Amino acid sequence: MATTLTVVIGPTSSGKSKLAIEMATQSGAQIISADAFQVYRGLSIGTGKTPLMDRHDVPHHLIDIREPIQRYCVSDFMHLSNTLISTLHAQHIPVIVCGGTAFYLHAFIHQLGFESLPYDESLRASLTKTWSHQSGIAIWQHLYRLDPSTALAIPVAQSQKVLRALEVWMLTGKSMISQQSIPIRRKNCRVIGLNPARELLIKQIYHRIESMIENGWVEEVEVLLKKGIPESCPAFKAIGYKEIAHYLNGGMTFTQMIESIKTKTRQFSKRQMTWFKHFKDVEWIF
RNA sequence: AGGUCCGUAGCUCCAACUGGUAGAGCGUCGGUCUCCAAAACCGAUUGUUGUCGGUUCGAAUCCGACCGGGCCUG
Repeated sequence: MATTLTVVIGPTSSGKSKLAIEMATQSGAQIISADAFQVYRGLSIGTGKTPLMDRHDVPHHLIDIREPIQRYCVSDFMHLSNTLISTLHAQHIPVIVCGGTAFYLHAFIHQLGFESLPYDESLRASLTKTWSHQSGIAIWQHLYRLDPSTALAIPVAQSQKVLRALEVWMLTGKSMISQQSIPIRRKNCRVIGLNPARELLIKQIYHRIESMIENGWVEEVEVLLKKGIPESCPAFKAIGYKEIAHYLNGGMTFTQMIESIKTKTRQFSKRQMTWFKHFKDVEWIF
């Protein structure tokens, strides 16, 4: 049986999408995007979506499926991708998973399940509100009293994670750490990794950012802001969007904005590689 | 030309208790990650304190000259 599931990993600007499309064209596969920001409608240039015309011959999934103010998270990705894979495989269509969100890729390749770790938007909101004026230590101590084993595994400064653990505790009455699923490397899944030399990658990153600007990234942000989409929405956590908005408000110069985006992207690519290095059985292409 | 202020890590600094061989933020490098992850967080790194000389047991800190820069006057 031929490999019907392939995952393409690599840092931003390493050429994943291009490779995935080439492979898909040859094998008749369809592509599933493992990307936390390409899901948002209206954020196309800055999130590096393959232009629609280039996507024409190869069907792409999990792109443009959310509004910028909507949430999207790992479990959404896991559910949607697994469902899609069963559907496509039932039709004997090979699948290529390709994307830049390393956390999603990690969850996918290692088959993490999140069923035992429920979440509740309103509870999260109220927890965040309740604790917003408290010190990080106070929140952590609160968790420690309820669920010491999880608390000890989370740094005090990571209030985002401490709150999540608190949320799981309140929802399930059980320790979060004891319910986490054990990572098991997915079988029958070929993983191809792109890892250009750092110097070269940085050059590609800079080049890509500059062409994104040339292709109207600033205008894209202007449109979003005109629509009244708040900068605090989930989609604006994507690199560059806040910076461009800040530039449009006169908060920084054009040059400062570009520099800031370049730096953030460079740092991001570094963190992506930190994840990928730990993945087992990857066919690396340098 | 005269006067005046300034010159500290790759960058930015009204850090260094009015003399005891230097610090913070950013960057950089490395790392963490089980439902916000392009997020959030952690660790490490760097200096002949513009140059030369003087005073002093000891100077980034005081004195002098020079170099470089800002401002004022002409």
